Amino acid sequence: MRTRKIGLDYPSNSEACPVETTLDVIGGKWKGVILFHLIDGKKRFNEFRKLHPCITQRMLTLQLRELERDGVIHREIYKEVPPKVEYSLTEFGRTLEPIILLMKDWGVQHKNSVNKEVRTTRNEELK
Amino acid sequence: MRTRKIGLDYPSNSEACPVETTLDVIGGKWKGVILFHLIDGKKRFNEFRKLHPCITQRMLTLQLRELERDGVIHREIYKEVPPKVEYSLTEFGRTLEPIILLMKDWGVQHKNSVNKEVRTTRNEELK
DNA sequence: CTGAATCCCCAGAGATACTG
DNA sequence: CAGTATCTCTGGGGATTCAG
Repeated sequence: MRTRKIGLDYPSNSEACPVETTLDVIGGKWKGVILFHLIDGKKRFNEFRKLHPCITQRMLTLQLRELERDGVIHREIYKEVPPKVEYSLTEFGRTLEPIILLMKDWGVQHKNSVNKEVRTTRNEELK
Repeated sequence: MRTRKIGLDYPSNSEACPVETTLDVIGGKWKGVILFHLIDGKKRFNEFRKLHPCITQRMLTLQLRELERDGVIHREIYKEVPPKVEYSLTEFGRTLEPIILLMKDWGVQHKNSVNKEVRTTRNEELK
């Protein structure tokens, strides 16, 4: 999503769309989920894995790195054996909390309205 | 994003994460942008293209179809020549407005804090 | 004008194995 | 424990052409 911007010079790209700016930060495949879990407090690497077994190690690492790079989360490394790393929201990251929480609320309320299955029906109803 | 769910039976997948449900609906590459523009009122196909020249015809069509399939937007076809199609938010779609507007606000406020360029610095600062 | 249909490529993502 | 390092491969997405 970010690479799309490289080399392009459309004048009113993200200028016309602040929404895009936001989605650049939280729109990654698992970023919303990660941020959501961080609202409760700091989490360790394997805690995320337990919370979402379907996220692969690789993807979890990548998404965490991008969030860190964007200044949204902080990565605290404890020089212990065995190693221990804790992720937490930064001040900047906290500004995203309202959005994440609103997304959570919407998800809870409309979970049943959203059809999760593959849509087989393609009703093109003309009128 | 949606296909990921097919065939998987992780117990606490989107159950643990309502955020994921929401992102399934608005997390598509251009969906946030599209929804944002629809808040002002109905839009025609080419209006979107003018608003965001960087979206290809193909992607615009695909994203619109998915949003329609999710019941978020309505596609009104006028049987005229030349053809005319108008997209608008459904009742259901309007429930997403607060989220989109919040994302817009955040984008406006933090546009400058978000580094749009490619990050070349990879400072892994241990402590 | 509003798409649908193809072709095609490569980056995103999975699987697996290895490491400090 | 918390990651890298490769390898692989799919499907997301661009470019182009056709259609009602």
